[in-house]
Amino acid sequence: MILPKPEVPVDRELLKGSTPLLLLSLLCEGPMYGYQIIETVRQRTGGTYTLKEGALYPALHKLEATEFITSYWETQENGRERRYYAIQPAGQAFLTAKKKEWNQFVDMVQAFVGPRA
Amino acid sequence: MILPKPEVPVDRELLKGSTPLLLLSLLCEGPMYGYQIIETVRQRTGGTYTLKEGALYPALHKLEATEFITSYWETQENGRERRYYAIQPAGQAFLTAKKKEWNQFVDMVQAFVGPRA
DNA sequence: TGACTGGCCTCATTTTGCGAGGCACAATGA
DNA sequence: TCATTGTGCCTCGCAAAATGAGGCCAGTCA
Repeated sequence: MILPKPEVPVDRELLKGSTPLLLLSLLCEGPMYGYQIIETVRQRTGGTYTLKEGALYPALHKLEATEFITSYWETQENGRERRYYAIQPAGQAFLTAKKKEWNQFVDMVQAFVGPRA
Repeated sequence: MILPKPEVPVDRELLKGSTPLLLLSLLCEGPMYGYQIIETVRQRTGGTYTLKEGALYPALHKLEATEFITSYWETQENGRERRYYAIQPAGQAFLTAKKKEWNQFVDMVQAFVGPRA
């Protein structure tokens, strides 16, 4: 599902904290490498959200440090290497909790902002 | 509308950026003073979200500096003073934009996380 | 040769919330 | 009387996260 490009750019401050949720959700669909993640996010959001490398890699490494994901290098046919990240069982569980949290967060804000137009 | 207390506490990082949206939405219902805002949020979220003073007052002052809200002191019957904050026309406009942004943000995350259970 | 894309990463800065604290006064109650 | 609690304003140092900029290297294509 590809979103249309929104008229208003999304405030970066809103994005905070949603990155692990995004990453784990994505990796749920299968292992991916960094560059691929960025491209996927960019395309699916209609170009709105360009996940920055400076946000992505630290987030991935942190998820790996907590063993929610693992990584492995894979050599392509042309000899170049890519580092793939794959979700782990612990990551699955964490994702479930995060999703719940996300829904609660949305409910909360909605309670003040009012339901969507 | 009062929300039930969620099992999972909401990650503070998620809250980032949503504060101005919350404040402007609240002030849309009428002028309020700081302490009152905190109490209102606490009650309406079923006690989950206790807006901290260290987040509230700086946020209010910033909104005032940008003239999205104004403030005025009002003396109570017992002689004590309260500082009320009221939304301004510019704040109304900003709120409208923020709401749109919020919806887009939710759509975006939902596009990865999937629709709510 | 040089430019562009793919691909990994780090680092300083900025923004924001949090926790803790300070200050002041009223009402309550032992 | 005095201590506690509640009301009500605020600031400050810290921590977490995203950004923008940059570095590094290897293919590809003109």
